[in-house]
Amino acid sequence: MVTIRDVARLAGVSVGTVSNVLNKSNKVKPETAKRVMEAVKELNYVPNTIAKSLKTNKSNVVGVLVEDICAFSSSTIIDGICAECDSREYVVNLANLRINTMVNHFSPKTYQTLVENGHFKNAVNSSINALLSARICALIYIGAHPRDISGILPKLNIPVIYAYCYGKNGDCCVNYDDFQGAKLAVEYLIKQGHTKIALISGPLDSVPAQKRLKSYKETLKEYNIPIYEEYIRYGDWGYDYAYRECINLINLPNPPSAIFSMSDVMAYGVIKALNDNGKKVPQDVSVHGFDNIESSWYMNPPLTTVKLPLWEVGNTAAKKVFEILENQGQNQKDILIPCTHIIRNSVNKI
Amino acid sequence: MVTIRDVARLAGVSVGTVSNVLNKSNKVKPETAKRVMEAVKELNYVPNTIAKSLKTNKSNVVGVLVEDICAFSSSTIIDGICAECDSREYVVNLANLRINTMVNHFSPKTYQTLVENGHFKNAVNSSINALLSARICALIYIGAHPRDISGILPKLNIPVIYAYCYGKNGDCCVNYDDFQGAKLAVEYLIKQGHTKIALISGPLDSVPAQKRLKSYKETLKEYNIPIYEEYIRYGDWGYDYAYRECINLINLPNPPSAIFSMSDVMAYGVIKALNDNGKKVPQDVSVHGFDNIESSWYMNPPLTTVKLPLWEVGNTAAKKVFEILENQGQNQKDILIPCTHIIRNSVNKI
DNA sequence: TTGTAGGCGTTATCAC
DNA sequence: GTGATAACGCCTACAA
Repeated sequence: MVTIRDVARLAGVSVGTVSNVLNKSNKVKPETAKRVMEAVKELNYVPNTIAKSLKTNKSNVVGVLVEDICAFSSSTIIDGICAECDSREYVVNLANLRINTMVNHFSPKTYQTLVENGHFKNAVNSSINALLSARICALIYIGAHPRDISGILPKLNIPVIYAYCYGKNGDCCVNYDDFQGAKLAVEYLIKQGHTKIALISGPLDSVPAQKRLKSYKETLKEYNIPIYEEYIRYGDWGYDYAYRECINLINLPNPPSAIFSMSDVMAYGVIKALNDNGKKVPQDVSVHGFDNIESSWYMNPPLTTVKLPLWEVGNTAAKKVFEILENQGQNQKDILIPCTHIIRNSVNKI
Repeated sequence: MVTIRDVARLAGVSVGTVSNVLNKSNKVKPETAKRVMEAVKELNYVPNTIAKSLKTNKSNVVGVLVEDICAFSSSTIIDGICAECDSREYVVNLANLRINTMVNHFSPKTYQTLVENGHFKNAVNSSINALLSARICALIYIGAHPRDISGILPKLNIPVIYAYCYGKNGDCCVNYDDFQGAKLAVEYLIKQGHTKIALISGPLDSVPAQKRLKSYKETLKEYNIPIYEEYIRYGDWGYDYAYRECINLINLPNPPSAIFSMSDVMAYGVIKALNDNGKKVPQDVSVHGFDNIESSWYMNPPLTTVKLPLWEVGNTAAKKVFEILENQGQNQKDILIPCTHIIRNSVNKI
C-alpha cells in the first residue's frame, strides 16, 4: 500500500505538508497543494484510516448492532443509517445477533427466557466486544421488535442510540409513533362511517400492542363510540391466531363492520377467515392493517394499512449520533417519528 | 481506554509478555499468564484492533458492498456472511449503494443507463475508497439482482467475491442455480400430469431469465413435451405485466393447464388475473412461482415455489473469502448452490 | 510556508 | 521466559 511518505517523495515535499493538504489545512501554498494532489492521483493513494484513528484517537466508524437483520424492519432502518453515514464519510460496522435463530435454537418462544438464561447477554457482549475492539465511535442498537431492552447492553463510554426499541429513562431512543399510527387507522375507519370496529391486538406484553390498544380506546372515546370488550381480541402477531380470532368475531351476535388488525400478517389471516366464511372484503367487512409490509400491495384486495417510517428511524438515529459526537446534543432523548397512512382497497365507506 | 501497557503494569510484567499471552503464544509461564489474564479482567481491557492492524498490516474486517440492502435477497445474504465472520472474529464493514433509489432518482429504468452515464461507477468508487481506507482484507459484492457486473469494480489487490451476481471470467462468483431451480419447477409440474405448461418469463436481457428459460425448454424436451412459442410470455418481474400476459394466455384457443411464473410477484399477478376471469387456482389452472418471498406463504392459495439458497450464497461467499485469505484457494471460481422446492397449494395433480 | 520528530497501541526482534 | 525497543502510517506541535 502506498503511504503518505511515497506521496511526499513524489511531490518533493515532506510528509507534514502532505498531511496538511490532505486535511485541508489552508497553510499550504496552492501550488504545493496542487503538486501533492497530483502525486495522490498518480500513486492512487488511499489514506489509512486505521493509522489516522490510532493517532487521533477517534474513529469514523459507527457500530450497528442489529438483533436480527432478517426482521422485516431491519434493512430499511440500516439503509437510513448508511445514507447518513455515507454523506459524512463515516463507515458502518455491522454485527448481527440473529436473535430469531437463537429463539428457535433455544426453543423458548419469547425473548424473555433468552434474556433470563443469559444466552442473549452473552451474544450481545461478544458482539459489543468485537465492535469495541474495532474502536467504533458510537453504537446504534436496532431491535427486531420494539421492546424494552434496558439492562441488555453493558455500560459503554461511547454514545449509544436505541433504534426501534426502548432503553431506560435517559437513554436516547428513536422509534415510530405507535399511538399516532393506530389513531390514523381508527380515525380513518370512523370517518368512513364505521362504529362497530373490532381490534385484533398483538400480545399484551408487547410495547407496541399496549400503545396501539390505548390509542384504539382513546380514539373511539374521542369520537363517542362505545368500546365493546368482546370486540377486542388478542393474537400473537401471526397468521393463525388472527384467523381463529376473526372467526370468533364473525360469530358474535352483533359482529363488527370493520376489523383493525395490529399487523399486516394478522390482517392476511383475517381476510382469509372472512373469505372462508363467505364474507367479502371490503364489501361485507372492512379490514385495516398495520406495518405496510411489502406484500400488502399484492393482497386481494390490496390492504389499507399504516406505514412505519423505518428509513427515518434509522436516519434519525444516525443523525442523533453525529449530533452527540459534535456536542450539539439538544438532549431530546425520546424521539417519536409519525407513521403515514397507506390507503388501498380493503376498507369501504359505510 | 485501557491499553496493554496498563495491563502490564498491573500484572507486573512487560508489554511484550502481555502481548504474548493475548496471542496465545505458549512461551509464557502459565502462572504469569494467569496473572495477566486477571489484570485483563480487572481492567476490562479490550484489545485495540486498530493498532494491531496497523502493526501487522492485516485487518480482520471484510468489506461488504451491497447494491441495495432493501432488495429482498440482500438481508439473508448478509446474514449468511455475518454468521461466518462472527465465528472467526472478523468484523463486517457495510456499504450500501442504494441502487434502486439511484435508478428512481436518475429515472432510467435499467441499470444499463446508470452504468453508462457513470453515476453508478462513481458511487461504487466512492464506497470502495471508504472501504479501502478502513483497510478491509477482502470484499464481497452483493448484487440486487443476478447480472453481469464485470467492469464495475476497479482492480483491487485484495480478494473479491461476487455474490448474487456475475463477474468476468476468472472472478470468483457465488450464485444459486437458476437452471436447476427452474427444472425443479417444470419437472414437478410435469410429474403432476401437466403438459400444457406456460411460462411467464422475466425480461430476456436478464441473466436469470435466460437461464430459467433454457431450463424450461430443455426440461420439456427431456420429457418429450412440445414447446409452444405462444406459451412463452415476457414480463418485467412485476405484477402488472404478469397480469396482462396471463390474460393473453387464458384467451389462447388451447390455454395452458399450468403457468410457471419466474417470480413470486409475477405469480401473484397471474393468480389475480385468473381469479378475475373466473378461474380458480389450483382447481382450474395451476400456478408455480419462483423466489419464495416471505409473503408467498400467505397467498391464497399458498404458493408452490422455488426457494433461493440466499443464506448459503452469503455464507459460502464468506467461507470463500477465508479460504483465499488462508491460501487454500482451490480455485473453484464459479459456485452454484442448488435451490430447494417449496410445495404448497397452488399446483394440482391432473 | 515547510520540515522534523514524537507518539498513538500493537507486535516482533532481539537481548538477557 | 521475560523485558526493552523499533517499527506500522499518520497527525501535530514546534522548529526552521
